[in-house]
Amino acid sequence: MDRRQRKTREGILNAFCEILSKKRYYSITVGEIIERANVGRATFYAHFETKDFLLKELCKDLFCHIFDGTEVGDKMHRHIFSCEAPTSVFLHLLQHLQKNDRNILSLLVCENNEIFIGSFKENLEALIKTQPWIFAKKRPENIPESFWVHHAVSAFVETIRWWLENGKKESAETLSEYFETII
Amino acid sequence: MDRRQRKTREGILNAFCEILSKKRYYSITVGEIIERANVGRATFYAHFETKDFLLKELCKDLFCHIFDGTEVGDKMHRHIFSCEAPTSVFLHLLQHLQKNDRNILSLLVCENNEIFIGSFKENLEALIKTQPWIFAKKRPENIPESFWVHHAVSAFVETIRWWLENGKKESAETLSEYFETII
DNA sequence: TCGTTATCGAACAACTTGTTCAATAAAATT
DNA sequence: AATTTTATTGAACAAGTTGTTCGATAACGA
Repeated sequence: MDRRQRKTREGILNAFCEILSKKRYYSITVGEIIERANVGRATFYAHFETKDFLLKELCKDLFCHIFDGTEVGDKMHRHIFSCEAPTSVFLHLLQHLQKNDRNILSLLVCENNEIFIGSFKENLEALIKTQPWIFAKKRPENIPESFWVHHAVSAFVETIRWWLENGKKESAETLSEYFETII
Repeated sequence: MDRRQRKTREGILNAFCEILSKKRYYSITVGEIIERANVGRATFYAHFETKDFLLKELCKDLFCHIFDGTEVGDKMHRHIFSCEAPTSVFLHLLQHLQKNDRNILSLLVCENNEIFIGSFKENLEALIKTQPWIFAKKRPENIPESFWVHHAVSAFVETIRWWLENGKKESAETLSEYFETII
């Protein structure tokens, strides 16, 4: 990929993130993005089909770092499990989200961001399906698998959302306990 | 209120509901609404400040029927409790939602409808706060009240959403059981 | 150095929003 | 029934947005 292309792409993504931390997704215009990124209008559309595609690309960038795995020997080694053994997956994921420089967490609380939340849920659901024991340990037998996955993922997202809406008063550990209690 | 006003208002709300059952909220334009409702552009804006306000009014109309109470003697008598004793509040609410003519349920599954979901949660949270025993019976002591309320409401909404996304295969009773199991 | 390719910027059509205003029709008042 | 009041209409409007086009320019890679 051309250096110019990389520069432009990064510039747009960064500008987008900065604006995203201050404004709701739906009120952001392409005009604002290209102004902050200092790129021409035609250039933006040469990189991203629409604003929605821009957000999708951003999600891909963000989550592939956290969720994606690398082939190690004969088995999949997911980054999410490559650190020290986590006491709980929730805590581990939350810490990853906190570490990230770009304001991921603010995206989660943003009222109407079905693209981001959809992407997050997709990744989390995929994770649960390949590593069923994470949340499924306590799954009751009388409810279907897909319902349980949906519930676990939703509860995860909503726990963080509650935390953000209430001013992030609790520590990640406390929040993790809450999550483990209700799940 | 003038009969003309009522007619116009109802016409707009109905047209809005019809379109809402076929398209995503954010892709609907005022032009479409007034065309289907057969009212002038100026008339629309005489009734509703913006499209968002229109949706808020719709939510008010929908939920006040289900959630609002009437003063009976010295105590509040909420419509939600005026029918035969419900086996579970979830089941009861779901049946109310199903009964409704306007496509309320499709609004719930619509990806990015924070106004509707916000309104729904608001009402449900208010209900839980005045009738804490509904969901709070099993609330663990180590988690805060507000977290529990948030969780219960979210689980409620997400249960219905899962159901809608999976083609409404389960009966309301079965779904209610699922909900009671996870909560 | 030279061909390739990305970016620029300006202009463009199509669409959306929310407002204005005079003309008209329907309601309320007397 | 006549008159006043009020709602609706339709058209036009400015301002903003989206996504496209195109020739000129600059940066890249070989």
